[in-house]
Amino acid sequence: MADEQPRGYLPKQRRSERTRARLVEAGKRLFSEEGYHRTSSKKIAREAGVATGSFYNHFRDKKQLLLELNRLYMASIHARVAELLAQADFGAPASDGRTVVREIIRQAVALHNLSPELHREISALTYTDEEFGELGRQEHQRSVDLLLARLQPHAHTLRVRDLPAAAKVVVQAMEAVIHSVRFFPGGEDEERLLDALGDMVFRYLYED
Amino acid sequence: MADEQPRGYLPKQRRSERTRARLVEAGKRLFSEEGYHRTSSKKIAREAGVATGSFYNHFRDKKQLLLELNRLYMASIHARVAELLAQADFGAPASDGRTVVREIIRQAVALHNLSPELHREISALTYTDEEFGELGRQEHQRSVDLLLARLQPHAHTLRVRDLPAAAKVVVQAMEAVIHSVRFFPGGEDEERLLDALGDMVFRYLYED
Amino acid sequence: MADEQPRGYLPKQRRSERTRARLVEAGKRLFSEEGYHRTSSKKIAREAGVATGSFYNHFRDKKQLLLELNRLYMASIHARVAELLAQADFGAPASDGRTVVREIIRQAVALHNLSPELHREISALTYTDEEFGELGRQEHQRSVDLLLARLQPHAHTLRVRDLPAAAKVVVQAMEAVIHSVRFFPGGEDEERLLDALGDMVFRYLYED
Amino acid sequence: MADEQPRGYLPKQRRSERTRARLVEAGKRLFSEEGYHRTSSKKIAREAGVATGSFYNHFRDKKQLLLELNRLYMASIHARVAELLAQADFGAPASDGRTVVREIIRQAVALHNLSPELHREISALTYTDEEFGELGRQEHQRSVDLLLARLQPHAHTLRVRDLPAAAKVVVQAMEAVIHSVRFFPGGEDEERLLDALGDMVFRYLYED
DNA sequence: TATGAATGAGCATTCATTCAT
DNA sequence: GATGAATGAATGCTCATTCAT
Repeated sequence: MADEQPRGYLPKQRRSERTRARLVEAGKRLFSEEGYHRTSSKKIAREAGVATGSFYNHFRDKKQLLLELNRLYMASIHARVAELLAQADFGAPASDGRTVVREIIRQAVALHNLSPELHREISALTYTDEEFGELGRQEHQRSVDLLLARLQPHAHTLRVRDLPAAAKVVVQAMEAVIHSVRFFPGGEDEERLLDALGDMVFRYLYED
Repeated sequence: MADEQPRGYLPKQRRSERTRARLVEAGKRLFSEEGYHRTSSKKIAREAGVATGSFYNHFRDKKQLLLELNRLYMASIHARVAELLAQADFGAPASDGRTVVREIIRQAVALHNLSPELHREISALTYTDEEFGELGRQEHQRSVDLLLARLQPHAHTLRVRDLPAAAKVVVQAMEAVIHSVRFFPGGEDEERLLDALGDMVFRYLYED
Repeated sequence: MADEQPRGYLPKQRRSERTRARLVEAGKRLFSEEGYHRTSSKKIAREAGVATGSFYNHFRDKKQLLLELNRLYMASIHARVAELLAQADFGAPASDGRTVVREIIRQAVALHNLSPELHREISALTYTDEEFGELGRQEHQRSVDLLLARLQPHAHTLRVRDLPAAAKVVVQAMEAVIHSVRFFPGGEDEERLLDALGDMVFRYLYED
Repeated sequence: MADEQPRGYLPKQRRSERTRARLVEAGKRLFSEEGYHRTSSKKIAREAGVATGSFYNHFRDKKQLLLELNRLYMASIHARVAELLAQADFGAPASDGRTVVREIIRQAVALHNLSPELHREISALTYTDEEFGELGRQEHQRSVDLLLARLQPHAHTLRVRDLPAAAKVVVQAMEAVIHSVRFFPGGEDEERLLDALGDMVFRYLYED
């Protein structure tokens, strides 16, 4: 109530940002732990320590918050994917191709540890929600494009003819296997599956 | 249809079966068109032309109906998968391996046309619902086992060392690519993607 | 289906009675264990191993079954109450009055063990249901009348002037204390409460 | 009522309180008139003139509202019971003991007029609901303790040996008789029953 | 922007009862 | 009498969203 203190200053500006950040944080926690459909906006607000109404000051609805989370999540993923591919040397002699592929897989697995539970929820919505579906496709395409851009220059040393299709298939195979390793662990040994994946991709791309 | 049995017997049975069948049919339609979460048991009953309560005479809840649908769906899928793999000749000369692989893929694509929208909903629940998750894993494992059983006898002509892991990875890659071709069509040409998939799997399994 | 056996005989006649008996038995069990409001007629039929519809062949509704149970329960109670009071000698010298009273209380406690949980449910309905309320009043009055009839001949040796009112008050006090001892055990020692009750009643009825 | 505080502050508070008060009022009316089991939260909300959801903003469920009502009801009862016993002089000469007892009974009867129908519903739940059962026991114990505390100092002038047991039995007898007089009126004359009760209690506690 | 009570349509589910066989 | 599927109104409760302050 007293405004005479200097502290009255910053808050006025920052308060909004802080509220938003808290909502994002709370949403991430709840969506991950309870799932999208079992999390209400009221719960999120409570978890964030703000009023219910504040939620709607910052997000049109529950879905917008998850889209925001997805955006943040994907931003960090893609930064690392790009970096990852930048380092890979697809033009190295075939004998090194295997190493490159294995390294990419290893890193891709690491990426999925950022927020696996949230990823799981978003994956589900990819199937049932038009908007998330479209987003998923775009993101997938981005990965494919990145890979393609890196493979392209070495097209002549690679074994595949239809490079765009190959890139897509490779990305899909990788995503699928990594997904299963992440979410349904404990079947075949993780190591063995990733080895098999590496072999498959390597043999597909490179002469033997 | 047979009327030779004492009356008052069959009809009772029949009416119940008919109600159940109608509910199953209505559920399939609504889950496919509106999605699981947007379909209420009341709607299903109305669509089936029966009373709300009748729904609960036949299914404990909404989820049980979807599990039933999944069961029916999967039964038909697996019958065809088994048949499909039974016909494939994995011991044929390598030159024919490509044909075998392409044929399997072609048929697998056909399978996904049985009820793609329903499949989509079930896939989503695989991520968020414990029970569907477990079910999905089992079904996946069944496909893997079927493939493995077919590959096993020809282990020496195949190129892979860890056959179980290979089978799993191959099934996952196939499912992923076919999925994408089904649900998000129109990117690369479908034909090109399936060709790429075929190449990848073929080169992985067979000597070149 | 085969009618040639002698067994076709009895059942025809007895089946109805047996169904009814089973329903009564199942109702008793469920009302006692789950409570009246949480027990549905469907459950009772299932527990009895008969069809839902059979319930309504024998009882107009759920309430009628409980009334029937109450009737059976009360019949057995009252038979014993009458017997009990018949044995008591209220004309004995005052020094023996105490013994008489204690004996009555002891027996009354025993009565409540017939089916305490069912009794509990019926007691509750006594408050909320018009019909059970009226029934409860009648039953209470019967106890009062029985006691009164036994006290009456010895009115001159008793200390009370308004014998009908005294009988009612005594019955009520006894019921209340016994009730509490039955349903909410473990406060004061049961023995001590019943002693106190005995003292109170004795001093009230007899000269000291 | 005071308007000197910043606006936008109090009203929010006030409106909520008013809604809650209305729900409490409506609940009291409906539980009393229709009974607990025949009253739905929807009905209560409608009667209170608020939305269904508002009910659940204020009470977890129907039962919590009745517990709240019970709390309010009991608070007023116990305040008066305490006051009542405080005034009684149990150490007065025996000749006055009768007057004291009669006065207590007279007042206790008055207490039951606060909301007899609600009391009736709560009494019923005391038998069938664990939580209300426990509550009832506590409240009963409080009455017993109050009486005991008042009797204790005069233990030597009283006739009973086991004072705690006596207090409990006396409270139970009083509650039972008053109950019957309240809820099932019209048997013996009310006056005669209360006289009898008074005699019984007096003779039990005091030398003659 | 923040607040949080209010809203009311909607949902899953139950249940007493009916009725055709 | 017996059967058990069918009925549909009713219940307890949730939730996305609004809005007055």
